[in-house]
Amino acid sequence: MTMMTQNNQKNNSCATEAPPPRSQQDIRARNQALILTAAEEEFVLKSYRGATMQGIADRAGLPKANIHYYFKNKKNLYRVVLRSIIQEWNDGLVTMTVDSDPKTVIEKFVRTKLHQAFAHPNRHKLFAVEVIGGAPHLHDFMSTTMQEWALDKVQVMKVWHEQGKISIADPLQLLILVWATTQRYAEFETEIVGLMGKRAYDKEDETRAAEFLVPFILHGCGLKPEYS
Amino acid sequence: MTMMTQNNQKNNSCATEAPPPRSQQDIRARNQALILTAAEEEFVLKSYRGATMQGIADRAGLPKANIHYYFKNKKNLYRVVLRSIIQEWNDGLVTMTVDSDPKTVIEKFVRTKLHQAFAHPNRHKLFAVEVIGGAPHLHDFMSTTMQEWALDKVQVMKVWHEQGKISIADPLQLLILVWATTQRYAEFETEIVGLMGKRAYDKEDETRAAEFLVPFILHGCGLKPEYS
DNA sequence: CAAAAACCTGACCGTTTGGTCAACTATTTT
DNA sequence: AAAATAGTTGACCAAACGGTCAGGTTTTTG
Repeated sequence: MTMMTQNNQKNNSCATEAPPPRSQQDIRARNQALILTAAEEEFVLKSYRGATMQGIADRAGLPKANIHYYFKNKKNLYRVVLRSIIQEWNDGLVTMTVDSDPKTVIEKFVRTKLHQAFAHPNRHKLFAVEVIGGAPHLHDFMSTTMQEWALDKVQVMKVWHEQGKISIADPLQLLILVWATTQRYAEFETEIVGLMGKRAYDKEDETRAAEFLVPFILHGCGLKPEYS
Repeated sequence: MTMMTQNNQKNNSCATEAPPPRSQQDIRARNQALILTAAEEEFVLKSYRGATMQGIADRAGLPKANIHYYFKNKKNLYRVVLRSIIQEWNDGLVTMTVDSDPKTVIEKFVRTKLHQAFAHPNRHKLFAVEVIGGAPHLHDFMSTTMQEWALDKVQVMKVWHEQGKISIADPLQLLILVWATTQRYAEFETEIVGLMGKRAYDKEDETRAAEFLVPFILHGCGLKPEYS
């Protein structure tokens, strides 16, 4: 593959090795990714103050001073990790207007959130720990972006209820329930996996959860799910 | 043990002040309670390693060395706090046999868990943080007491399903849902209160949650709740 | 009213931690 | 190829932390 990354052609005939980096930009991207993944794990497992820069460095396979070279300090590194979580949260947004079909929208919302939970459990765990601890680093996000989105959706669902489309009179409670039931599979992975008698989720567990949750929630909203 | 606290009657005529302690046993009980409450807050807010003995001491209004006098060290103090959580968990047990009435039992289970969540949010938060972090201090409890209880209840509900009493084929998922939806109000207190536009729950919030959750869950189980 | 037991606490200590820095190597630019 | 820029890292430091302890006061006991 020629035309790949614009790599400088050194007279050195030796071919580029597989995983190690080539240009400086590659190095930067690779190391930042390594560090962010390592930080995510460490922060989840030990929480903010329990996580150590040395621990993150060890997970990333880099010397500690290198972490400080890419991310100024611990607090900043934590902020960057949180940003990636908010990014994923925004990706899960569902367009929901008074003209949407409630069944379609709610089902898609549940499935999307559930898929994210199984795809990135660590991020959900970190978000949960942050909120439980009072959300000191997420206060802005929670009281602006998230609140606006939630209250807007609550309004839409209230109209649905007035139109007799759903049987939920207090949609905020529904929103809380959907978040709770979907994210639970990520946050309480340890407990649930243990109750299932496994060491980790297998591929069908997301499907099983969806097959249970989607009809249960639609039913609770007064929307008859289809029985195949 | 003599009946009641054997308080010495000093000739000092001055009456005992209201909050301050009288006998040594009172002192011990009061200080231990102060410390445990303070520790609960600190551990929730900062997680295990983030919590400091000095911080706990400040919250309790006692010098740091005094904390070590009553509870040997940090790990031991944490263990004692966790024990109170397990105690409360056991109090929430519901008798559930194949002969029980599903609607009555499930409704009572939901209401009990919900009440505990609103009554002791900090304990639920601490439990959640512990599980999210891999439950390093709760492994025994989770893989014995809790698992036995859960699997027993799952078996009962499976029979209910075979008898056509409930429409839930996979009761473990239902158990997860009930835990998730009830405990959520404690764990995500910060977020939910914010979305409601308040600073703290008021007394009707538990009722509102119950009025939403109980019919929703009963409905999802195929059990028609009564409409008054 | 002593002696004993329980309670209290400021001062101290060894360890761990986040963060810095100077010296070094590798890459990119001119 | 030399200058400039970017990446690397061991060694080091001040601050914070969990934990100890001696010496004190207060309460209980005999």
